[in-house]
Amino acid sequence: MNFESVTIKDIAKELGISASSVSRALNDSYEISERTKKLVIECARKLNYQPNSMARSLKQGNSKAIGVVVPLVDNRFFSQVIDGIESIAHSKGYNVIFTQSRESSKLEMFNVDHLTSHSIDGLLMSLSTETTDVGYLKKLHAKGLPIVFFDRICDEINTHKVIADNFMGALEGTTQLINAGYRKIAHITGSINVSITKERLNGYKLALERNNIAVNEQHIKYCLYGGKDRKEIENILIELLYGENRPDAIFTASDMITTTTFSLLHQLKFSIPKDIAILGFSNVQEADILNPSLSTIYQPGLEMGKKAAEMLIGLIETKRHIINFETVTLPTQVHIRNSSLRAE
Amino acid sequence: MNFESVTIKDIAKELGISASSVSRALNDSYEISERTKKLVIECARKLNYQPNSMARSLKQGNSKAIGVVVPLVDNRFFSQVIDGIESIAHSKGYNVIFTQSRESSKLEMFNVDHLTSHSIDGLLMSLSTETTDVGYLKKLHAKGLPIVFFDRICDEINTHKVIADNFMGALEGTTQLINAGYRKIAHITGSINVSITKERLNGYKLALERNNIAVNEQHIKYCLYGGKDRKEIENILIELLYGENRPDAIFTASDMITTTTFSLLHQLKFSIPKDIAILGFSNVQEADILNPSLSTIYQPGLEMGKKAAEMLIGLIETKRHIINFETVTLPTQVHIRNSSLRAE
DNA sequence: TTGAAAGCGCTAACAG
DNA sequence: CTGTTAGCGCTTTCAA
Repeated sequence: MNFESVTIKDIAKELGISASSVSRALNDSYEISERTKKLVIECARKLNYQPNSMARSLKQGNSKAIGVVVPLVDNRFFSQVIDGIESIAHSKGYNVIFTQSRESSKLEMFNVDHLTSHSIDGLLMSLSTETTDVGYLKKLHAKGLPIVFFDRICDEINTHKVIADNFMGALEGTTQLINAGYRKIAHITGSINVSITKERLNGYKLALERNNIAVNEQHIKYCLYGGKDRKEIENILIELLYGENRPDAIFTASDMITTTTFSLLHQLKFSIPKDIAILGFSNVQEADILNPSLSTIYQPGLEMGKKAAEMLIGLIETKRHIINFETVTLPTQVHIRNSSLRAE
Repeated sequence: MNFESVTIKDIAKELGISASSVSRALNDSYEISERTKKLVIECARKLNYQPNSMARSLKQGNSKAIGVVVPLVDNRFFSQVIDGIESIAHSKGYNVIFTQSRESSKLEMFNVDHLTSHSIDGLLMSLSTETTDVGYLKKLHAKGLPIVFFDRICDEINTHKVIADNFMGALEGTTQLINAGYRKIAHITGSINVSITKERLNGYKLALERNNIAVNEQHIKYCLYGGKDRKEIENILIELLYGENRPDAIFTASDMITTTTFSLLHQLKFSIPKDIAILGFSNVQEADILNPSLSTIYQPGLEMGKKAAEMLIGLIETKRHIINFETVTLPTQVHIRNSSLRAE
């Protein structure tokens, strides 16, 4: 704020005491008399004093701000995460500085650079689809920047992480499809770069194996753009549905892929679940009122954001060196609705 | 970042020159020789120098950060707005510091306080449902803090504002219901405190008047909690649908109210649009694949965020005093789908 | 073209 | 309990 502002000097002058006394009074130091403290606080209110947090930060070497990098905010899951982050950060007196990588690894790097040079006390990261090299993050982490990863994590950096139980969600979801009588279950998923892709793929495969269904690699389709590109999914669906060995169900691995696939099945005039069943990861709020209602695997976005923020602030405020980093896995919830019921 | 960091002093020492020369070189000042400039830039890269933006801000009196207060982020419309804000801010080198009021006027005030004391250069605001007194904002604005309001604006403060064309959207939407043959059109809306409530109500009323339909105040229902409370809407619906003079259509005034009403109509076993038609303001992505597909009035969230951020940064970077503040109105889009078609 | 020095607003070590 | 002083990292006069 470059507009007129009251400093501790003004208060000092007003009261005819030193600036340090004012500082002490305002910071509720023990080495100040009750009388002066009251006087100062009174005067501060009167002059409408606002502490300049940049000066304080500069002095103290911390900023009481945490940086966040998400792939995108216009997405129910990530906006829930951000909601959670904000609520914890706020309650602990931290600001949230917020950026989007838009699934670009270049933008991601730029954002991290920008954030760290703007003096954040710690970083909350969910990697972009594109990212394969986390060397720069590793360096920052080695230098001492507290980092907590959530959802889209990476193995190379040893720090706290929070994920949903992607493996279990995929296992349970796929198993439900099998229990409903489906045998030829296709899997449409994101880029193989991303941690969650592998976890979900493994759950899917195990469900098939447990039920003595051979994994058909033709039925596993990767979206390079993480489902952002509707055309890409449309091509995949056409390949699956008009090709040989047509699947009778689809297990989709992300919010965007799930709803886009659902919408495309409508567009292509397939009847769900008669012609093809669908069940997928999604936090869409309207699952119950879709046509038909959509079976989903729900990820606890709000809780993830809260947990990640708590862990990060924990790291920031711990003086001693942390050795035992933790990966917290939050349960996913499988909601069976009509889109994955037995046909007929 | 309280971990080891390189300062201009380190560079100065390394090169045997003064800190001011380093500063000049780094800032591409005209009063520096090409030779030293190169040397400094080279050395900065080598030492991996990161400028401390807090020190710079403290000195220069600006922070290159803008504060944002939204009612909530876990909402498609507001997350689109934030997406837009972030994209513009980012491209102009500003950080976005982000807070939620959670529809509480107390939290809103707290957030603004926190933001301004954290030295933001400007503020982007959408008021909470609860807010009636904007005196504190008025004071800040009078003191020189650039503020731009979006969506939920207020009349009392004379500054730039960005809104959707709520009046026109409501007028067109209601008219469509009338054209489809509905005559008894109820209106469920938010708190009357909020600017958009009035604008939408006016559009609704004009549509009725133009078609010689008397406005029935019994058919206009206000949600005090802006639709956050499902029970509140349920009570309203029961009153409307099981009372006298049952409406044949509902025009809903916000995202949350629209989808919740839709979902409750399902739950109450009403057939849409046979028993009751519905059309409302909503940015829900799944409108096409709902059961039945949902007629919506769409607000350009992304554009609103971009425009608001542009205007704010304009205000921040303009030296001269602004007198002519502008209210930008962005068009809404009415999408007619099955939920508001003629019954049978 | 460069360096010395002051100062942004605040905190904290030191001295009284 | 209080004041003096130094300094966080940076920019910017002022002098040279």
